[in-house]
Amino acid sequence: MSDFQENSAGYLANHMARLFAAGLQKRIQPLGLAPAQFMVLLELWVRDGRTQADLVGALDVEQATMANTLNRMQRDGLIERRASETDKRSRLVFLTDRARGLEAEAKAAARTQNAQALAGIDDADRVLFLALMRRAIANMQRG
Amino acid sequence: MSDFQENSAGYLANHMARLFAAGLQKRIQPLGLAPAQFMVLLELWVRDGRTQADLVGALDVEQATMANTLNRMQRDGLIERRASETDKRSRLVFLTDRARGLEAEAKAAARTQNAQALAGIDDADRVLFLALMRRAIANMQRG
DNA sequence: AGATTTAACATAGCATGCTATGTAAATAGA
DNA sequence: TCTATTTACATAGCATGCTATGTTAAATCT
Repeated sequence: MSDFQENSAGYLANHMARLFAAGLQKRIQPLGLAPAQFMVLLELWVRDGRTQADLVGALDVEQATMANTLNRMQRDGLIERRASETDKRSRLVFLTDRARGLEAEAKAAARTQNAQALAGIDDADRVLFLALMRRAIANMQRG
Repeated sequence: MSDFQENSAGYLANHMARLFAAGLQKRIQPLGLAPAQFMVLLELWVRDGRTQADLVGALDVEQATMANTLNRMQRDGLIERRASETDKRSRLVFLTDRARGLEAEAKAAARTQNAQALAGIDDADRVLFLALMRRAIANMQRG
């Protein structure tokens, strides 16, 4: 381990995110879900019938990334797309029954993964940890 | 933003890591470097003439990932591979002069990116932030 | 020594992210 | 109204990560 690796926030963030993704992937794979699909479902479980552009804004990924993820979700029977009546450029995204039925189990899997990652960290430090991540995100989103 | 997004360590970690990667990418692109290449260089700047397996262990990525990254680095003139005399299966990885010359500038770019991400966070919280990330990494590496 | 297992690396195929670019529809401006 | 711009989405191409699998050389085990 070089000094940079031990002490660089960016390096640690990358490593941590890869481990989160790998852990979540193992937990939700039995449900037929992939991590990026789960992130989109988190939004659609709140409210569906939304445009791609709306989902792009909610998840802060590029439009092309979202388009590809939605294509895979459609292929896997998680969503349907129906033409918008008010704007012929848009196709609204709706959950399938299958996707609706996965909400509780998938969220439980994600909570378990978070619990594993945060094991041995007390509540005050957990709150601070999340706040620090939100602060770093805000800092980098600005410029 | 769903509750899960605001309050899930995994979600925030993913978002933060993407922003780090994007920011670093912009800063080191003028040097002809990509983020994953920079991570490998951090190891090689410490010591080169190493095996692929050694680098895999140092960076905690899969062997196939490292093989592909090294291929791109070779293509881009950052490394050379020479057959090992002691083990005919291995090809030792050496830095090119070009890669050696990039160390100071690339590390400065990474430090600038880290500084942007951590702006407004005091020293004590920075230390804690890194410690918490290392703890989460250790928790997830175990299983 | 000869057979078996392990280790090092390559390759194929896929997911998720990005930038760049194209197309069609909606909107704004003259 | 007619043109110019903007918006919504699709697509191509690439980087970085993964799993699965193949090949060859080294090491191990009777």
